[in-house]
Amino acid sequence: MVVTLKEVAERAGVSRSAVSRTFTDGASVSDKMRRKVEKAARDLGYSPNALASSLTTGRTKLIGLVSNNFHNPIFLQVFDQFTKGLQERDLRPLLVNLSSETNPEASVRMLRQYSVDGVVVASSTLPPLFAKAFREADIPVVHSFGRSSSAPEVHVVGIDNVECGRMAARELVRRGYKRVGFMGGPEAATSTQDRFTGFMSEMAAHKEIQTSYSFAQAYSYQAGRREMLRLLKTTPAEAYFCGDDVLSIGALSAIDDSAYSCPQDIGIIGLNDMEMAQWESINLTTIHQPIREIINSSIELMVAMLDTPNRYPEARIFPCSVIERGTLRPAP
Amino acid sequence: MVVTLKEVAERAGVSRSAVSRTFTDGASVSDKMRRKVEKAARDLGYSPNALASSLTTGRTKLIGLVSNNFHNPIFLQVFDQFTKGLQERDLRPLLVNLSSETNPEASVRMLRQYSVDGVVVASSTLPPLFAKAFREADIPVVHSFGRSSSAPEVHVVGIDNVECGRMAARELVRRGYKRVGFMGGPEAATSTQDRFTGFMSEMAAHKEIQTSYSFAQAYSYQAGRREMLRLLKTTPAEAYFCGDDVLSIGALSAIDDSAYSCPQDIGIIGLNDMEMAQWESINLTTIHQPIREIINSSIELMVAMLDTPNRYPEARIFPCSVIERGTLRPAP
DNA sequence: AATCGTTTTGCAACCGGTTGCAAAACCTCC
DNA sequence: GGAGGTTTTGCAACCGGTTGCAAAACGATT
Repeated sequence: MVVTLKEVAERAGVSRSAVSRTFTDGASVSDKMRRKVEKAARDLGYSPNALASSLTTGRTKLIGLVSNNFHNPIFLQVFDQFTKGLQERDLRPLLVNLSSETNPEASVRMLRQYSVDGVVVASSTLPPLFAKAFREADIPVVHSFGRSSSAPEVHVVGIDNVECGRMAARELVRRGYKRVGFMGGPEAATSTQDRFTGFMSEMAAHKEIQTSYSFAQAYSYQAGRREMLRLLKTTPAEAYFCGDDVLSIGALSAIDDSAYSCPQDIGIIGLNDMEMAQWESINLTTIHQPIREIINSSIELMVAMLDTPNRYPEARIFPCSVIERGTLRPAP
Repeated sequence: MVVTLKEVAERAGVSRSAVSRTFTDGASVSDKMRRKVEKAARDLGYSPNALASSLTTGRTKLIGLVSNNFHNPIFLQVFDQFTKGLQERDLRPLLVNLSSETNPEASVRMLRQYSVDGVVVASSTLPPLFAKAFREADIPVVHSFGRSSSAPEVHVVGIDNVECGRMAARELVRRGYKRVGFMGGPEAATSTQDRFTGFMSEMAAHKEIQTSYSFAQAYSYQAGRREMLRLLKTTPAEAYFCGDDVLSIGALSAIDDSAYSCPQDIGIIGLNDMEMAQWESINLTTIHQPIREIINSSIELMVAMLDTPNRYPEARIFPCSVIERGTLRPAP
């Protein structure tokens, strides 16, 4: 059925090593030999078994791509770019869906069984614990969109969520809002916590501004809508920093359905700058997260780690910026 | 570094076969032996190498998940469900991004090199040719969201796009529209072609209704918006069947920006019933595609094929239905 | 033609498992 | 305690490759 090295060797009348060598670059083979082998391989339709070779080389070129964000539209772009980028570098993404997992144990075991060369954890909500579990199993790991830290235990590529919280707060202050609110994603997510910390720390410097906060159940449209509907039952703030864009869009829909309107009565600023944020009907003012750069950098880091597994862990933090659209009133 | 069978065997003072058997279910091992081995394995932190074993068993439990739809939000749900479903059955998805590929050659070779047990092609736009290429390489394949056919050459799970086209046409007729339009996705996509065929064939029975058609460049918001803006420059139809929901949403945004309004002046019916279609601010009338069922069925079929590789190809077609929301005017 | 250095080749062991087969161990029954 | 049947175990070969090493082939030089 499937053609093996041995058969090619027999047909070409050479040793198995010779065949192996023609398919390993950097190996010593004469031109004559190479031609003979390639001919036989072509005739038989041979292509080497990557897994068998991984046994001796210790390299599978498989990269575990681990995530639990299968509901946030930005992750489609994330998967698109990761898969493309890995493929371009001759690496294969083994996708792991962690949506329902609460401990890393099983995934670590599974990815070890498949001898992945490395793991990319792509999630802004998973605790650092997950990435660490891979490191402890001696699997090179980079945590994309992970919690930044000045003393990271694993490689982290992402943004400074605390700073983003501050940035949002500064933007609301600058626009002259007097009552502002933080409407976070799920409280357990590290990104929520950090954005919250940043937002509140900046607001602490503005005692004259009344600041409130609450958390939605998830980073989702419905959760954002529900939470905003709840807030609208009493006197809402004049502007909210929402945990992310999809949450913001949910909140906007709630405002649309109410007696209030955006940005006249209530302002919204989101975070991510996902594609939909620029849809004309949404037109969301938001903080841009440089997703493309984060992913490229993650891949580069991964590739580097394959050569130098014990690289000293580093945090690569990319700056964010406010994208002004139509959901905040102009500065006075 | 990584613990092997041999080390466990030595520590337990038994043969390598014994260790292998304790980790293979259905193999003959005494309780005493099993306990001894499991203890040693636990002490050493052993877990078997799935790839090494695949060499002899011929099973990798890897499933190629091939797609080129990394821009349509419904595919996030598709990936979510496929990965979950495969994982639950102890299969591992190897993700392949075909966005920029035009021929199946390279992917087939790659997936063969990794000895995948099967391939799921998840795409409504790839030509049947792609799925066939895998079959010809003797890899079990199911084409999810593929073009249905009464004489399929590979397993296909999806909807009857021709019938969907008819269904949309009937719906517009029923509502009493006198000038209707088909605004398709990219003309090369099989789903576009079939929906077009169905739509036009139904309209052919209604000569009194004026029917026009055009195609957008992609299944995307921007493409839909651009195409609708173009249509609005001359006299638009009273209602359009748009290639899919994301296209519809783009079209809606164009209408919003124009002097017309939806559903008063122009009606829209989409296809897919993606999550956003029910967002309050969108509220799109659309044809529901039973994605969940299609994926579950695809996975079941895949699993069945792993046991019976030469199953006779079948097409599993799921019925669709119109979901009435707010973008078509009521029937007179 | 012999010598020497370099390149190419094949042998054989190995990577981490599985499995058919025969021997060993265990049970049951008389 | 021994015969006969069943279960468990280990041996050794194998899966499809890679690779260190030494022998073979080659090429240049004298």
